[in-house]
Amino acid sequence: MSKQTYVPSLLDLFRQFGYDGVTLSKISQVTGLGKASLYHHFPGGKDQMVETVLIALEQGLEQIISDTLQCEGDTIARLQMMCDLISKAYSGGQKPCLLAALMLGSAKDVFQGRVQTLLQSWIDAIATVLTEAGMNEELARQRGENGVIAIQGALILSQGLGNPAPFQRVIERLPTELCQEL
Amino acid sequence: MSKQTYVPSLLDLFRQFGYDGVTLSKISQVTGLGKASLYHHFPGGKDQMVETVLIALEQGLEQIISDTLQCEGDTIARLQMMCDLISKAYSGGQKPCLLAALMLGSAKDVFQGRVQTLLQSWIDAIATVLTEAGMNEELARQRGENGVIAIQGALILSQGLGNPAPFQRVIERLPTELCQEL
DNA sequence: AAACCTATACCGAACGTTCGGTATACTCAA
DNA sequence: TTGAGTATACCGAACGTTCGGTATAGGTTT
Repeated sequence: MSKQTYVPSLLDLFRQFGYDGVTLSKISQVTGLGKASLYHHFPGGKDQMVETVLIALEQGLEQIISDTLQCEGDTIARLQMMCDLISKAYSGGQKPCLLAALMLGSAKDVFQGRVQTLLQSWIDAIATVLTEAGMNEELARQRGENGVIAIQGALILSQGLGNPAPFQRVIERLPTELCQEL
Repeated sequence: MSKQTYVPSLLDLFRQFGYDGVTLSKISQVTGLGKASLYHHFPGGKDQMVETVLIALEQGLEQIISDTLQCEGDTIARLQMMCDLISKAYSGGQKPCLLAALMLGSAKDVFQGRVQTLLQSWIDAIATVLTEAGMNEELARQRGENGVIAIQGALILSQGLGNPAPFQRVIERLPTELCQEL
């Protein structure tokens, strides 16, 4: 089997347990591969596994951004497109964010750069949609941040309360909220 | 020294590394106590240390809520009071949230209940301020959620970008934003 | 076709290290 | 002199990682 086969399992593990919380034993259980076999596919060990997941996530986000920017429709519709895809990526708020998970623990310094880049391109994508709709650039940049903040915060709250409702509410309202005064 | 002496160090550790990322060696280094001494103060081990920190955090939040509700002034001023205290608790966005950290990893199931209660009382406090100002109860409840969401999301983003600016911007705007249409 | 070779995928067992936790003995103030 | 607090040494278990080796498949040589 290809290395990519195990990415979904690895993503689920790391986003739910964080870097330090994921053990090779858990990975072995989830993937059905022995520890030694894991090192056949990922000679770099745990770090390379996270790296692989992170690359896949990068591509996933690029796809979402591409779909959003190429979406034909008014600004609200384009942002709804993004929110729908994002919501699906987080299973409607039931699964935590890998980026947030990687900012905790021993992994922080190792992956901070990559996380930073990912967050920034996400912000920029939202801002681009808004500037294309005629919004002031500085305001659009802040709205981009607001969008990511709302989603990340809603994920935290939904996790903490054990209830996906706050996330879903935020996702629904986000497009119109971002477009206010436009 | 009293058990409480080590709470700030422990809080800093757990909020930055999460439950799984904190080892007894790190705790020993940070507190300057040997393992035996740690188990003298916390016979329950790591779990009891988190428990102690969580209790202190509970009291801290209660104090913030109490100060906010007893604050004399208009609604904006009361919410500003809360935001100032919250901002100080997070070192202006430079330190992560313990609650978010505890929702990851092996600790999730153990502390989920306590985290849920803490988040809910925080939400309720904001909602109370708004209802006392005459806001519809259901709207106030949602605004309470929005407040916590904004703060948590801003913390995540500031951590991810390695820049406290987003958090500070959110904290500044939050009081007026929560009061909109009131 | 038969024999051989290489590459890929996988595994059981073990490595050295570190984990959370404990038992024992010492220190020192009351 | 008693007892709270600490240091040292230690424990079994689990950690991430590596080693030696097997099974299978495809290509090459005879």
